[in-house]
Amino acid sequence: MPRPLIDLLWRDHPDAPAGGSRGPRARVSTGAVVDAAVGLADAEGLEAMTIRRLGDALGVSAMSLYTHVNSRDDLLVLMTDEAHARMDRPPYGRLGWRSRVRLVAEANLALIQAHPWLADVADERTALGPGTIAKYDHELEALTPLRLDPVTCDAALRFVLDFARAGAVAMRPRPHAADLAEHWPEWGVRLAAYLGDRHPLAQTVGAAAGEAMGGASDATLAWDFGLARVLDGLAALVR
Amino acid sequence: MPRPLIDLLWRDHPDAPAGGSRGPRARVSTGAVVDAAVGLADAEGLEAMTIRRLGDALGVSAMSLYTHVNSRDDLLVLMTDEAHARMDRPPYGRLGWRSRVRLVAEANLALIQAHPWLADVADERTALGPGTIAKYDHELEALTPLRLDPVTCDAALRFVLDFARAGAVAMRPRPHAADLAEHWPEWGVRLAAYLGDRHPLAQTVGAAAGEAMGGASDATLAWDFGLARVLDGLAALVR
DNA sequence: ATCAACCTTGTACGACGTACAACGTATATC
DNA sequence: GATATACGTTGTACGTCGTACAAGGTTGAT
Repeated sequence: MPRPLIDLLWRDHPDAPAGGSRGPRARVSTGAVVDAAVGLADAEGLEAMTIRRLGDALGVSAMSLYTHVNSRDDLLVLMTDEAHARMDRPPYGRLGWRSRVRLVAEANLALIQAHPWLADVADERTALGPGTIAKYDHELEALTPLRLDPVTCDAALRFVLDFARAGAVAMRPRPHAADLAEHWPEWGVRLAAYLGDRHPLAQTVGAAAGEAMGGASDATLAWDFGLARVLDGLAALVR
Repeated sequence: MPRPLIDLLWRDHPDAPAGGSRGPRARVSTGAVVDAAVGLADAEGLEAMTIRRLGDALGVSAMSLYTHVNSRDDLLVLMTDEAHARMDRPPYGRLGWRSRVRLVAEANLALIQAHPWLADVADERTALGPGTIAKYDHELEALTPLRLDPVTCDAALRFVLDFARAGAVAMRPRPHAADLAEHWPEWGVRLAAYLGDRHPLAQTVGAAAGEAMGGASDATLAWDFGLARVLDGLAALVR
């Protein structure tokens, strides 16, 4: 009964199992379900992407979706692959590895900013669909000038992608931040009272970083700083 | 009615509001609730840490917990601060910045391995309790030999902590990994058929990385690789 | 015409966080 | 000592979730 996830991922491939021809035709396709799910999660977050709301959006009952998708968890994998498949993959041309790595990092930042729920999906790497593999291939190609062995190359890519993910998470507005800002006039003075003159280093740096946080330029600055460190760190491999 | 979160975080501080003396004494303390929550989340994951199960574990009704904690979300913040407070903070002595940064990274790896749910908590930085601030202060101290301005120092620390978090996430067993391994005999051949000879780079590197993944030494190797890159990246600041 | 395969649907179950009101218990005040 | 007040505890209930299950409708194969 449940179609294997691997076949759902590759549903557009010519060799994918077509399924019998009996019975009424499906009113919605698996692809339409995935697209609607991505749209809903983009607009309102992953927790708003519920089976019932998805059914409403598609004009179909909630349970009907289980014909096209085995479970919500599987749907998350399909969504992930779909998001990866939509990414632009411009050729690298004659760019050096620094520019290439920068492109990869920025593309992943843009990816997670366009689909913030990707940061909440458990494992983006086990979505072995066409989009994810094409992305993987394209990103590995960026690292070829570094001439690394396969395992190291994979580790280097993970290093860059983990940085990009963390940067994207730091940039997205956090739910508690609003609460904190709201209560800050009251909480700030209490915190100062609790702290007294202890942890002067944390107080100094925290105050400076906190001010920068207000301007929201803080995350961008941290991104630039981190990306420079990533590139310098990788540069040590080719020296 | 709801005690401010900031006061709950600093509940052990002498200046913390004590609350009236009327009425029966509480059968459990806020600290006990937090400890039990941490234990439950450590043992069975964050999604197993439900209000009802927590009440059972403490021999108290579910709703009774709302006397000590304003909401489950607040409890997550208290748990985060508690985990931070429990961390060891050995003095750095005469260690150079490389050894210090290594210590910070490894301490955070151990932290998240001891409390995997920390990786799922939204914002670990806005838990402005005694544990979190002490941790922040101690980690900033590791970076003092680099002689960075406050904002850069904060960015550097975030860079290290984000790396450590990603490394810990890579090491923890992922839920889907078991399913994937289970179906791999069937899925592997289908995937090979779908791929054909396309994406040779991804296939080569993926196969090598996949084999390493089976041995579980993969994540450790990626950790060593990444930590070396982090240190080399930071070294470029002091040249 | 019959059958089998397939899609769709409504209902239902057990979980979740938590609002609400009732009840019991301890101290403060007189 | 009597009373008022504040506080802890509890059971019930609401709306949400994912999804198991069974019934019914629709289509092509035989």
